[in-house]
Amino acid sequence: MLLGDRKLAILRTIIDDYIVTAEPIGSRTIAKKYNNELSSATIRNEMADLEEMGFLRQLHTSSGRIPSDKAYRFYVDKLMQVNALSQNEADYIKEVYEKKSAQLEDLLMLTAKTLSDISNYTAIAVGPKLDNVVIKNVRLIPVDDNFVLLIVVTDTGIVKDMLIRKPYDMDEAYLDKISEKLNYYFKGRSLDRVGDAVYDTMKDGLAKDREFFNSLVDAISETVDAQNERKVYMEGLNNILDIPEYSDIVKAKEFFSLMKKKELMFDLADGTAEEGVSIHIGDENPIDEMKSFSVITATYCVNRKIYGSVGIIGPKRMNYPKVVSLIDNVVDKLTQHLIALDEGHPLTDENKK
Amino acid sequence: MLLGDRKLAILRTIIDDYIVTAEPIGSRTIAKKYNNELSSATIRNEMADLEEMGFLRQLHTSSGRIPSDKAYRFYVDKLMQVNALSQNEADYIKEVYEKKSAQLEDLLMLTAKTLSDISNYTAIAVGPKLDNVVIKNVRLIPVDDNFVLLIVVTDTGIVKDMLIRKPYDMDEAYLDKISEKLNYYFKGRSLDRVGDAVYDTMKDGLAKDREFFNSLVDAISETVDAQNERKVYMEGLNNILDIPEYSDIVKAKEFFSLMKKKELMFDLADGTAEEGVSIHIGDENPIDEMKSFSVITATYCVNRKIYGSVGIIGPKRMNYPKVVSLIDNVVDKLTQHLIALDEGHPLTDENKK
DNA sequence: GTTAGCACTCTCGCCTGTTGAGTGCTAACT
DNA sequence: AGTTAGCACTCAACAGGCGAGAGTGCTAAC
Repeated sequence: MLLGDRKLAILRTIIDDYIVTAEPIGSRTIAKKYNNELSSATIRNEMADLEEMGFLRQLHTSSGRIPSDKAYRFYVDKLMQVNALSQNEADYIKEVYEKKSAQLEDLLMLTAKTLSDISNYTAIAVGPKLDNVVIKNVRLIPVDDNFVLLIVVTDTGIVKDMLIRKPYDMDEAYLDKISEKLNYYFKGRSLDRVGDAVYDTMKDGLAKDREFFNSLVDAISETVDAQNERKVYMEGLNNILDIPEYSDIVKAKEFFSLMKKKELMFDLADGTAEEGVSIHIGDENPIDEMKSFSVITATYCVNRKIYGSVGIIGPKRMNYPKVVSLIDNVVDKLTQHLIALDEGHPLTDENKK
Repeated sequence: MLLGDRKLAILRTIIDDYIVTAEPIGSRTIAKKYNNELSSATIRNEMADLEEMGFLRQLHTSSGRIPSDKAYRFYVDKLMQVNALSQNEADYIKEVYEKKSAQLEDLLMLTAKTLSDISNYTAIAVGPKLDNVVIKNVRLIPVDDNFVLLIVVTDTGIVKDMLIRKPYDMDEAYLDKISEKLNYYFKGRSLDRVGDAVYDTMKDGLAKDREFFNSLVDAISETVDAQNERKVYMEGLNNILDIPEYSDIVKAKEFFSLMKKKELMFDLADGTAEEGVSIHIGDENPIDEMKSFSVITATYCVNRKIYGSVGIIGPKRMNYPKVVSLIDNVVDKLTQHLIALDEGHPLTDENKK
């Protein structure tokens, strides 16, 4: 059977309506929407055809129809008109990214928040997959009599600092000497290439401050580990409660415990195409636990090599047009921002060579 | 009417039971708990007395009884036996605080998490009220060709760093000169005492790098503002869903939007007595929005002058004995930890004089 | 002072009938 | 051949009625 224009129009009407109301829709309602140009009986026949073709489902005999996953896929591919965001929303996003922050971490938190605020769904932003963070610079700064500040700059552009207690009041020159030594060993290397031998050398070279040295080395290795660890930022978890299909304590709790699983979020991010916006509807999701949701994701690039991704998780009857244009807009801003930071930033030194 | 021993025992039984089950309890059930030493009729008479005295309430004729707010207050003051935490729980807390972190921020996040994990209620940790953060040290560190790292150490012991773009490649000596100048003006002063005049002087003194200087000064003032801003850390919001009285979407949503209001959380923290654990049951809460909950709070001290507070929010039929000993234990550990950090820490230099 | 007994109350779950939205099919109409 | 009116049918949702069960208060006897 062919999908004539009229069937198409009816299908679009049903999906558009269901996305908003979450209620099954019947033939009479549709007839009314068309000013009764057709009788409900005619619509009924068309709907029966659409059901036979797999685009519509009934929850029970004599209920109205709702779109199937196949219908959503068709809608997204062929029917949907990606409408731009409202001026207000576009302005809001622009404003958010104008408050410049130099830290990727902050930017991702902000991105997740923006996505969830505007879409009213749950949003995540997953940090890039880094497995070889390289140390660019290590530095010790005296703070007061008892503490020094250890600063580690990595090639991800992230700076991490920690207060470390010093055993006695070392003068600045001595601290500089230690910094130098640390740099000599760590600079330009990822931690896994710094073997135990090096640790030993360092420790031996400063035997009297062995303990202090240990704490420095530990702190540096902690920093690198923390950087290598992938992060997930999540916002709008509670939006699930506003979605009728999930406004049920049991389902909501399930959702929360689902979203707590970081591994799942990584899988979700990794299932994203390298470019543009990916849409996974229901069963299309590679992750079983997500098969009752739709997930829309997109990748952002930190530099020419490193990618992370952001996503929105919502019901299958998601407002696809809006979410697609939203995510497109936001990723664009985020990437622009990162590129701007990127000029001369430690992150991409190597790319510039 | 007097509260005889028997009435007391019955009241305690009712409260203990209701805290666990959240179900109204009847005379027959109580009689059984006492191995039928007394008939249900006798218990019934006693319960009628207790109701008359305002300790018990009925939701409707022929329902069992539940404790009134007055009963909880009496329970907390007179009946309750503060039982120690289980060995497991005590060990868990100890372990948490052994992973030493030098940052107050991290410690408060950790504290909120621990409180909510063990109590299964919602926990908050409110940062201290600081309205005059003093800058101890400002420092500029070259990171690479295009960025410098600005480090600000405040008297709250918090170190804040930011990457700032530099207009051209300044050498280290020049950066040191700028650091020195910044220190000269900012060190030991709170920002509000650094008048416009100072800004101008600084800007004039380095006319050619005016823009760079502006961004440094802005960044410093942002840091101080951020430190002055009071923070709330919250954990276990979703625990509300496990409490029968609130496992209703509408109530849960109300609760969530309530807890989002930072002002309310500050008020809550400020309603805490200076020492020991404060218990606010239902109507006793100074904040209207909290009158259907019980809130248990305690203050921790950052040093001899500065206090913050932590709290647990739950239903009126809260497990008071457990929560009280939990909060007591945790605040103790937190304070100990802060005191340990405090030795020689920038935070308390002035106290040592 | 304690207890057995009894009438009474109220919630809750279950069943039932009704209503209304919606369908599918058939036969008539254009 | 496509469209439509008409009609019988289905099913969820809602309301009302009913019985069971838990619990009470009161009275009279122990």
